[in-house]
Amino acid sequence: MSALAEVALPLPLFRTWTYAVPPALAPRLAPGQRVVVPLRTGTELGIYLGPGDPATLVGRTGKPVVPKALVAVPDAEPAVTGAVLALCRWIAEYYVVPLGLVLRSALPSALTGAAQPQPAVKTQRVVTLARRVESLLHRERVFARAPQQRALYELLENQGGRAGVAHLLEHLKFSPGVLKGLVARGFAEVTDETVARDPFAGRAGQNARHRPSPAQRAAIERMAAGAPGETFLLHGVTGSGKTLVYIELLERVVAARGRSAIVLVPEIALTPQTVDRFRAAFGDTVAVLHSALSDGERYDAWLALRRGEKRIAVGARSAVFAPLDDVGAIIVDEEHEGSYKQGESPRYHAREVAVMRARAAGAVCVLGSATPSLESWVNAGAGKYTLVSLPDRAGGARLPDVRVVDLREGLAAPNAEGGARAAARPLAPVNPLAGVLTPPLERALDARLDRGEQSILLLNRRGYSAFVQCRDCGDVATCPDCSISLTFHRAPERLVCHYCQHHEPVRERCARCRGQTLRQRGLGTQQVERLLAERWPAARVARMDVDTTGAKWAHAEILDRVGRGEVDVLLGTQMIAKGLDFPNVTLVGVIDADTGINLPDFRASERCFQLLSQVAGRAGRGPKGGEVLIQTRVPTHHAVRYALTHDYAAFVAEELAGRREPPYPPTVRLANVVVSGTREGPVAECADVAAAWVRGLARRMARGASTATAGSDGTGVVVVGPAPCPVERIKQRWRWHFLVRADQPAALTRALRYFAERFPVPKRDGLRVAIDRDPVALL
DNA sequence: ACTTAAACTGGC
DNA sequence: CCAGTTTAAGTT
Repeated sequence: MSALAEVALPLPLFRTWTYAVPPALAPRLAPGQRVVVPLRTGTELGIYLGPGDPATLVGRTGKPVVPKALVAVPDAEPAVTGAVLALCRWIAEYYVVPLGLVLRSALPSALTGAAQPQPAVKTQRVVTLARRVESLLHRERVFARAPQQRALYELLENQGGRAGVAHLLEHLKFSPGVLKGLVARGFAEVTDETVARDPFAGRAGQNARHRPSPAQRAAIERMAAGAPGETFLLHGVTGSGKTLVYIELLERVVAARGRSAIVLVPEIALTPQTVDRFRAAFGDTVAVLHSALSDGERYDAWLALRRGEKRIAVGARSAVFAPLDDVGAIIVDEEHEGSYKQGESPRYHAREVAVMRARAAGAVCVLGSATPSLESWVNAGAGKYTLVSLPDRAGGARLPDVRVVDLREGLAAPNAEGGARAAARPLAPVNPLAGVLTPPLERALDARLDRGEQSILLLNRRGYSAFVQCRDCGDVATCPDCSISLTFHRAPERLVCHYCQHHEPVRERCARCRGQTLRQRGLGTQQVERLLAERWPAARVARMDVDTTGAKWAHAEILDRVGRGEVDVLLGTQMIAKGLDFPNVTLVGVIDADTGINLPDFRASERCFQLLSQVAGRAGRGPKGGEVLIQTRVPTHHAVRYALTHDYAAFVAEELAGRREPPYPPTVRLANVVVSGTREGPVAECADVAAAWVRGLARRMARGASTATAGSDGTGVVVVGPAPCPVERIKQRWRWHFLVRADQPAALTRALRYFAERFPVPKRDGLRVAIDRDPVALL
């Protein structure tokens, strides 16, 4: 009888496989090693977990299964080290994902056999602007007869003067003739460029290292003296110098003691400034892991970390799997950011994984934010994390003055909607430009342009669902059972809750104040940009949102232009709210805070407060000070009110109270179960059956718990829904969802695991069920 | 996920 | 009645 091996395979199945170990391979096997195994007719790459259990070698009908033999052990060393393997096991268990899939995502694709062959040098045809037409008037003349050329010209300008030809033609649908015309007239040039695979390679690190302030020093000392596995919540207001604290801490914990470290940043393309500072401080020992690396480069970086040649990994969420020994510190910058949660399976939250890894490694973990997530705040309050605060801005700078512009006032202003027409129809669609540039914001912008200072204008996420808001009191219709905004539906015309499917007729008069109600939806950055251009033809406006570019690195370029003072007004969506540090920005304007507040999501207020606080933090970082204007119809909403006073604690207190009844995280644990498929009927039906199945399971668990253990483990599992997802259809698939909540995390784990392993998903109409535990957004 | 075998559909 | 298509079962 030869030895057996337990192997995890990258299949969507909650089980492992048992293979026979040929004697020749036995001495080379260690847990975490890659193994080549026979599967069906071919072979598959798996991860060796440990000795196999002969009891698993039984078929469904009870007849014995003869194990096949391992084919090869390709590496001398395990690809997955013990620490990462343990981490993957925890993720598989907690997030209810097959271990093999977790392991696959923890390794560079070069090691999973999924690597795409790539040419050594990639070239791309690129258009660059050759001649600028600065003033709008001049532009009108030059492009009078060529609107498409003008559109292309302006797009190029927005992209920092350059863009890929392929992207322009294929995605943005410009005709080749337009491009040719622009080139012929000398405004643009087309060149062949080698594609920069590593946008960070050429960036110079800024070496200006400041001296820590007393508050910073105290924070550093406290965390450097942290117990092994201690997690700190570093709550520092915007501009308080958290990055310097991270760097000094790594200096102590890592560089001085020869240990290694992981630094997680939300989205590396949007935080080039932060990454630059780590590179400047630690130079060659830093490996920057980012999405623009080729498979080969990513593997090189991985190897350098695995061999110990680099000791600090900086990157987005997957950097939490960095193959480092002796990790002494893990830093999660902007820990409240939703992008730490992976959207696809395995749906892990990198912040939580970081805490687990640090704990297991005996490392210090630092979660940093000006606006911590409610989860982390509550954990700090419960003593699980240690709270460390930086209450003041570094260098004596003051937080900016924040003022509200009440959109309910000044309805007669030029840009407000036409009152008479709107009054005639009870549910008038809002003029898309209404209230974009109120007189106070217009005056403030005007003053900045006069003085040569810079401004940032934030346009909240484009509303993808309409809601109904009172024009007078700002009240929005919400679901009585779920306390989230109801979504406006046409045909039949009614208001629907996207958690529980509660629905009611559209109110023409506000339930609270009898005022007139209006349908609301977000507006796009292009419209606002046009408005700005009309009002200030000479102003240099840069637009930044997901639509502006196919290449995400164009963002860094736009930001560089802002830094060089080549932009007067930066207009964009939430991505402009993150860690930017531009001293000459003295005005931040939020065009409409309400769209964010009223998304049908229980975290809408929290995200809105975070966004307002973060974007406000972009103002007044230099000696000139700064001012923030927030336009809203609900100035008394806690997300707005406490952003005005920079009062995080007060916001959290009120928001937490609201999460108790009906209960939402962090009061309870939550999972979102999404059923999707190609036809709507079967999707809805499957969601119904699945939700009922989990309800039945919850009942059985409650009974079992009360009789057997008398503990509370099985109690409190509640199912809400199903209902259509707020975004009903994505990529031609219909989507329904239901929520599962529980008081105890273990009860939720049990229920979800049982469901994932046993619920029979009908295999028709492309039906799929996805479980998202600790969802960051229910969209 | 992917492969294979069994169970249906529809044109004639 | 058979080919093409959908659904169910199984991977060690």
